[in-house]
Amino acid sequence: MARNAEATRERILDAAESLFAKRGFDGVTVRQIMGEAGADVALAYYHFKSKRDLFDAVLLRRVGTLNDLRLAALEQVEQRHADDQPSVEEIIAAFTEPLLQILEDDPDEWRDYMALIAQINNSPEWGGELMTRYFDPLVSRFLDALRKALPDCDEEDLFWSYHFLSGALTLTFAETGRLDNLSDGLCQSSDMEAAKARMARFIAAGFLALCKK
Amino acid sequence: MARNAEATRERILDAAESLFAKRGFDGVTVRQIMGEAGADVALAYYHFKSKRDLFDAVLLRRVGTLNDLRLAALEQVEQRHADDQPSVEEIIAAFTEPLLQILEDDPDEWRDYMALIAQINNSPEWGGELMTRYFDPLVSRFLDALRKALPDCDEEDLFWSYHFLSGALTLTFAETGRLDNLSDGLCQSSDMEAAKARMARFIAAGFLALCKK
DNA sequence: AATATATTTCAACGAGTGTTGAATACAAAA
DNA sequence: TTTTGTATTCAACACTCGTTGAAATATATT
Repeated sequence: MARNAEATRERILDAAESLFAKRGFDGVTVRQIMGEAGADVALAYYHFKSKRDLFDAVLLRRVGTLNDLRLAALEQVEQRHADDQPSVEEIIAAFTEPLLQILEDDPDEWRDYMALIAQINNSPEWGGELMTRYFDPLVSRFLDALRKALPDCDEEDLFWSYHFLSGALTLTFAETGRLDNLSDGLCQSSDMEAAKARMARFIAAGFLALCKK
Repeated sequence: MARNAEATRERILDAAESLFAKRGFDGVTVRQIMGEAGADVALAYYHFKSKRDLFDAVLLRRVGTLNDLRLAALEQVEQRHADDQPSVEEIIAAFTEPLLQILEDDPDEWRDYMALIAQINNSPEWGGELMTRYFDPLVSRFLDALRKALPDCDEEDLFWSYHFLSGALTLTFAETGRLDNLSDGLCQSSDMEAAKARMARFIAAGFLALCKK
């Protein structure tokens, strides 16, 4: 078995991730992907079996890493508060900061993937199904933690609060440059350090305003 | 001049809006649009001059209405507080609730357009440019109002807070059904009354947590 | 070295893409 | 009623799409 087959698969996935992130599933051609990957078109169908399956493979490749990081962060928070209750902000931070951190530490590796997730989350075609499939168990785990931190919280308030969190977080991943334009250069959409310094505080305050009894 | 030309234009715009909202610019064919509009393909190029220009026309058709509604809401808040300072929550509500309200009142007319905006806002390809072009003046006007309500607020905190607001609001417009899945039917992504009852409170608390000195 | 298997290349398939020019139907102006 | 200019239809253009079968090459096994 040719051992650089794995390397080829990765090159295809890299190229596909980059292009899908920039132009979406339908905005990209298999030929463009394979052009950027430096491989023959037919190889896309040999390693993955269709354009759609390649798209799914792009999503699957990194989702485990993200979920593991966030779960570890949550468990660390819970361990640190074995006796008392962790604050809402700490729980939110465990949900958001691993992603912002990995994006800050290794943007070249993660930027495209995050931008792709942002687009999917806001797509009527895929948002409901794909986000549910890939992130639901983790999200439910966090909602459980939040329920403990917010006793007597109304369930609908909790779900809508999560929805607002999800929107704020994914737009941050999209890195559209909108913030650069709006602030005339003062802020950068790509400045994950700035996002990290603010997001958990902002979102936690929202949760408390809606869910605190 | 055949006077139903205007009606044809509108039918094309309606069909284009609906399909672009569901599958994005590249996921839709001019032939599909004209099929749903019940008109010949060539008419798309007669009334609009390219697929891209049709897309822009779809966006332009309704943006004025939205901006007018929101500006009127803000002016009403400011008029109501001619002497004292309006609260942050009232300003945020003037930004968000006209859109949620129109979506609640006339979903068939507005749902697709809002979903389209949601996708554009999170698209690296178009988010930066198009959102800036269509919404910047209005957003700047709201940021001015918020600066008055939040004296000594750090500028970067203000822009990032707006960014989080924008993400939460547009994901709500996307109506992906994600919330339905996550909550096992308890909440509906399409329930704008529920969103309206919560969003301003949630977001205002976030602004205060970041920007209040 | 010979065989078997996994990977890569090449060339093409039918269908569909955005777009256009010329011909036709139509309403208003003369 | 004829003319005029707008609105609509029809048929096609050159090109690109996702996908595939068969041939060629590289690697692993015997």
